[in-house]
Amino acid sequence: MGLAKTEMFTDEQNEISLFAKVFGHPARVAILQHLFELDSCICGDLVNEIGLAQPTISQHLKELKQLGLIKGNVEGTSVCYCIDKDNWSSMKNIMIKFLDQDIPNTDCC
Amino acid sequence: MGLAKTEMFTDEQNEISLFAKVFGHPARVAILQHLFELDSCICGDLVNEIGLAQPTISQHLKELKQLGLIKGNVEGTSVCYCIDKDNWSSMKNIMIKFLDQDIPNTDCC
DNA sequence: TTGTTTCATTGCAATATTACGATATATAAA
DNA sequence: TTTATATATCGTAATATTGCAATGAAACAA
Repeated sequence: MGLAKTEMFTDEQNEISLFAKVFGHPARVAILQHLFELDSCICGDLVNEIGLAQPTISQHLKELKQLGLIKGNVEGTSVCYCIDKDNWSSMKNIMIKFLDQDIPNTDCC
Repeated sequence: MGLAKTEMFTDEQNEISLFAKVFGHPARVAILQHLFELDSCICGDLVNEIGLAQPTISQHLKELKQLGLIKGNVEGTSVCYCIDKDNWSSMKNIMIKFLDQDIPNTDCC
C-alpha cells in the first residue's frame, strides 16, 4: 500500500510522525544543520555544499517549508532560507515531550 | 530512485535521519506511547488497541527492535515488548541535541 | 499425539519517496 | 531587448514503504 492509515491515530501521533518524517532524510537534516550554523542561507550555497542536484535540494527545501520549519526570502535572483523560529520552537516542544517521557519500570523485559 | 545517498552525509546526519524515520509513521509512535503508558506490553494487546492487522504490527515492532529502541521477551505463547532504556536514552540525547540548537539571528528572513 | 493460541515471516499489490534531466520562471545585467 | 543567473516545477525511472492474506513456527493444553 505505502499509505499510512492516519484516521486510526490521534492528532498528536500523526503530528509527531509528520515532523519525524521530514527529518527522516539525511539531506534535510544537512540542510537544517547548515541553516543553524549559518554557513549557508542561500539556496545555491546549499546545493554546492551538499552534493545533490539543484532540483533535489529545491524539493527538500519545499518539504521543510511546507511544514513551516523554514522560510524563504527572495533576494534578487537568489533565495535566502532561514529557520522559522516560532514554528521550530513549537515543533521542538512536541518532539521533546514525546522523546523525554519517563520509561516505566517493568519486570517483564 | 527512492534511495537516499547516505555516503555524502555525516554519520551524525545519517543517524538522526534513521531515528527520525522510525518515528515517521503514526503506528510506531502509537506503539511507543502504549509502551510508555504501560497499558499494553503484550504484542496481541497492541494489535487490539491499534487497529492494524497482526502482521502489520509485527512488522512495525521489528523495525523498532532493529534500531534497538524496544526489546521483546517471550512469555509462553505471547511476547512482551518494552522500551530499551539505555538505547532510548542515547537516541534521545542525539535527537534533542539536534532539535535544541540555538537559532541564529539573521536579518535575511 | 492433536488442536489452539500467539507471534513471525513470506509474498505481493498499492502507494510513496528520491533523484535528476529538461524546462519554465523570475530577476538582474548588458 | 537580449543574455545570464538562480530557483522552481514537471516528468519519469528506480527504489522504498505500507498493509495484509496466507502460511510457518513455537509453546501450551487436552
